Amino acid sequence: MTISEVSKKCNISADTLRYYEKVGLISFVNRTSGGLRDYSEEDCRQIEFVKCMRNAGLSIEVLKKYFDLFKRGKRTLKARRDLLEQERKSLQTRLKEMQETLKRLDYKISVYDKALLSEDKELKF
Amino acid sequence: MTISEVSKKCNISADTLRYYEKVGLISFVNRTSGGLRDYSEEDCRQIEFVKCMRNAGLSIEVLKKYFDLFKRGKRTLKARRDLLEQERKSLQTRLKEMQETLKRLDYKISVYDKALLSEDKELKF
DNA sequence: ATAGCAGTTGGAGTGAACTCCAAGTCAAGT
DNA sequence: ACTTGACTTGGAGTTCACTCCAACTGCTAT
Repeated sequence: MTISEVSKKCNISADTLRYYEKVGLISFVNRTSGGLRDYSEEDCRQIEFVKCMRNAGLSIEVLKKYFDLFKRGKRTLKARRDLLEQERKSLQTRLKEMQETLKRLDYKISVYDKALLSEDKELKF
Repeated sequence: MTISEVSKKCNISADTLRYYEKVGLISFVNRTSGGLRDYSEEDCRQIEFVKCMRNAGLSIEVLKKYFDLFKRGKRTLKARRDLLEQERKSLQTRLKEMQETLKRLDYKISVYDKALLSEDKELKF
């Protein structure tokens, strides 16, 4: 697959795909005889994974660390597991906070709806 | 309350508090005769709100817009409500995605745990 | 063989959200 | 009167994560 195909398929810009490769967030991609990137299905799965994790707020730093461990083979299994566990925890914490904020927004909107029904009321920020 | 008191209480750096005021994310804070900021309880509530929303991913841009509307009085009630509603929606979308990612991490960790029990196994990234 | 287009590189530029700094002010304690 | 320490300002610097650019290469179709 060419870079533009992957870009469309994964909805990530070609620049970002090159950037991810450059900083070691995905492994080096095979090239055609002409020097163009030729992504495999496996590459795509990895890219999808990275996209998903980035989207959830995992830093490039952390994901790079994960793949660096990966490159060092199976003796890093435990370290990788622990890294994932740690990220899982902090994701869960973020999620809880965001759920609280969602509730707060819901409440605030309901207060606005009441104010909008009874004309002439102002609210505190 | 002095800036350092609020900073401690809200766990936001004094620099950030000044920055939020400068960009219009919180209203201008009263000053003592000597020109020092003197935060009111109301100021604190607003700061807490901003912190909470920022933490959930709302941009400074959006929060500024909200407070700008606020300053224009009750004729902007509806606009403010709609802005909150929109942010609520996008927060909910983010939350769902992150929940999916959490599940994915859980699964991945469980796969690692299996691999760690049966020695000698390697995994795909 | 030449135009056109997708791809390549290294490196510079961008935007968001802080964070830090220097130089100065002010009130309180010795 | 002087030191100390918290505070002030405007503006520069930083970090993160891209995003863009210029100059170049190499297929493909005319």
